[in-house]
Amino acid sequence: MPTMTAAQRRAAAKAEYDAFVADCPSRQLLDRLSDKWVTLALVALEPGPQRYSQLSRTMAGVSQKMLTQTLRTLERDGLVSRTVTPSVPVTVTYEMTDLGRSLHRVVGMLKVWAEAHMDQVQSHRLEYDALL
Amino acid sequence: MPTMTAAQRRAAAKAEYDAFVADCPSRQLLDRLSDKWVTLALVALEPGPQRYSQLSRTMAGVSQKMLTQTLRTLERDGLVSRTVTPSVPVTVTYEMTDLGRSLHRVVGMLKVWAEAHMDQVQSHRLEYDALL
DNA sequence: CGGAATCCTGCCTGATACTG
DNA sequence: CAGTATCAGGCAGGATTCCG
Repeated sequence: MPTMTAAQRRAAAKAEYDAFVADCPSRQLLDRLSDKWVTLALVALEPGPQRYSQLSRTMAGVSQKMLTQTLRTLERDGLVSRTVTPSVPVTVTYEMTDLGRSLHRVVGMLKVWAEAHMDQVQSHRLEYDALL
Repeated sequence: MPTMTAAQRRAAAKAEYDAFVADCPSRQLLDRLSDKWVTLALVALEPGPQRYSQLSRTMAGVSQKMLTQTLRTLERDGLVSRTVTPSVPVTVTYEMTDLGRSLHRVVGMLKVWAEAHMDQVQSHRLEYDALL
C-alpha cells in the first residue's frame, strides 16, 4: 500500500464510519426519530386524519418546507399515509399507518413524561442558574 | 392604536408566539428532548457512570462542542449529574440522576422500537423509492 | 390548497490551539 | 484529562415567491 494523502485518509475514515453506521440501523433510525418535527407531527396526527393546512396550524412555528419534508420522510418510512383527493382545489390528507401508530405509543409517552416532569426540570434549572 | 409597520407587526407576532410557547411547557421540553444527542447521551449513560472521554468514544461522531453542550443542558435540567474528582489529572464522571433514569425508560423504548421495526421501515423505503 | 424552487442566514461540525 | 476558544466550511432550516 502506498502512502495515503490527507484527503485519502479522510475519505477512508469517512467510508469506515459510514459502513459502521450502516451496520448499526438502530443508531440511524434513532437519529431520524429524535427529531422535533417528527415527534411533533406524530403527536399532531394522533386525533386522526388531517389536512396539510390543518397540520401547519397545529404545529405552530413549523415552516412549510420542514412540514413537507417531515411528512415526506414519514411517508417514505411507512409511518404516515398521504391521500390526494382530486377536487378543486385539491385536498390532501395525512394519516398515521399502523406502523406510525405503534411508534406514536412511544412518542406519546415522551409527551406525557415532559408534561409530568416539567416542574422538576424547571426547579433544577433555577437551582443551576443560581450558582453562576 | 396607530398603524403598525411591518417590522412592528413581526415583532408583535414574535412576542405572541414566544408567550404562547412559554405557556406550553410540554412543547418546549418536547423540543428539547427530541434531540439526537440528548437521546444518544441518555442511551450511552445507561450502563452506568462514565467519564467524558469514554462518552466521546461511545457516542461516535459527536464533536467535543456538542458533547459538552449536551451534557451541560442535561445537567442544568437535572437529568445528569457531573462529579469532579480533583486528582492529577482531573477526573470527571457523568451519571444519570433519578429523573434522568425515568426519562431513559421512555427513550430506551424508542431505541427498542427502532431496532424492532427497522426492517419494516427499510422495506417501505424500497417500495417508496421504486415508484420514482 | 398544497406544495416546489429559490435565496439566505444561522448553527453544527471539524480542526486546531491553548488552559488547569 | 477535561474542557474552552476560535475559525473555516457545509448544510439544516426560515422566509419568500411562484405554480398546478
